[in-house]
Amino acid sequence: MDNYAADNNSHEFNRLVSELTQGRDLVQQLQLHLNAPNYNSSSNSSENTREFLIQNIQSKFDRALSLLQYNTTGDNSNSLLAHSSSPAIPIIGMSDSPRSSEDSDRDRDLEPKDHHATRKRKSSTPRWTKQVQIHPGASIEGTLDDGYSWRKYGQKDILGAKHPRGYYRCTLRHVQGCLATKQVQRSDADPTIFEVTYRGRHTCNQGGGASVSNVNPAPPPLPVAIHQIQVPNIGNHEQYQQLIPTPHQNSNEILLNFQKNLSISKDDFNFNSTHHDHPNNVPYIPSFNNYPSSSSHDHQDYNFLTNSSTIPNNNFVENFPPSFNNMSAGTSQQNEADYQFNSMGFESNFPFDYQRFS
DNA sequence: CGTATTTGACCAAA
DNA sequence: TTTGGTCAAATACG
Repeated sequence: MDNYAADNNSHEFNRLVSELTQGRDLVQQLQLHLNAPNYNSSSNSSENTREFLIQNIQSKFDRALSLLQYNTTGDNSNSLLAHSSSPAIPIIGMSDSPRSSEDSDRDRDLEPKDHHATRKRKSSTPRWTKQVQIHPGASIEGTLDDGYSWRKYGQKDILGAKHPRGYYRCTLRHVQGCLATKQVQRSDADPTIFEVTYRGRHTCNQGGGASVSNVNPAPPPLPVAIHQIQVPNIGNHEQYQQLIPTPHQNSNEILLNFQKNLSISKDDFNFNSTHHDHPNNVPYIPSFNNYPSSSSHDHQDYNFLTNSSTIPNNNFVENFPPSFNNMSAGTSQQNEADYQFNSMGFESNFPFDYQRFS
């Protein structure tokens, strides 16, 4: 038995090393691309290449993390993950059971009182929070639009909070079994801040469109400024929070972590100089920016964002306005197209589902 | 008419 | 028992 376990562990270890090695190689490739003279020229081909590389890097690390988490049998307190030197990056790992947490909710209906099998631990689902600040008169739809389509399934008054908390799930949950959810709660102290807590990652194909042909290369215009602020830790040990103030720094940090760990020269990744070129628009990072990729809906989304630049302010003081989340994907027709995306070479579950605003 | 939201009820974790 | 999270019927919406 022990021999088998040892073999199994070494096999896992080899896989881990393999994933990390491939990730390192991909980083080097990315480095070459970033050093290329036409880096700033934003040609579509090189941009796509970079996206491709980054997504593959993400995938490699995701699998590596998955392996680590698997081996620690869910005990994060002792795992390598818990001691990871990059707490800023939300750790998104596949739990050993693909349908471990919320999924049992539906089973409960089928098995009314048989609760012996439901030993779910909600806290095992990766969670991370970001704060989104809106500007008065700005579109909340646009502000809280993170590129995924969500469907509201509940709202709850929270003890000690002035504002109710909204519960959202991925619109493709029942179509593709995507278990990603998010909670949106308005801050007590600052009503212009919404705290968005994401739970679970998207396994749907919504967000993978960066390398897909029909993706709209232009992000929807953002009339508002958004900050991602580090949230004071509420004390939930299982909760990961995004510390990254901007998307660009987000990707930068990841790459810089790469360079630290892989001893790649720092100058190779120094593209900070482009950061100040966006006085009005939030920088757009295609590789992490997972927009809904269904072509037939994109323009609808963007029109929605641009047309409804304002909403009545008192409309969202207590209740979020109807459809302040983007609901463009809505129908199930999107699904067929998404399955086509699935056949592209990419994993359907992207490693870091950094929720992007658009 | 189909889909999304609302909202009270239900359930499980704390 | 309390509270947060989810379900699902009713309702709203386009």
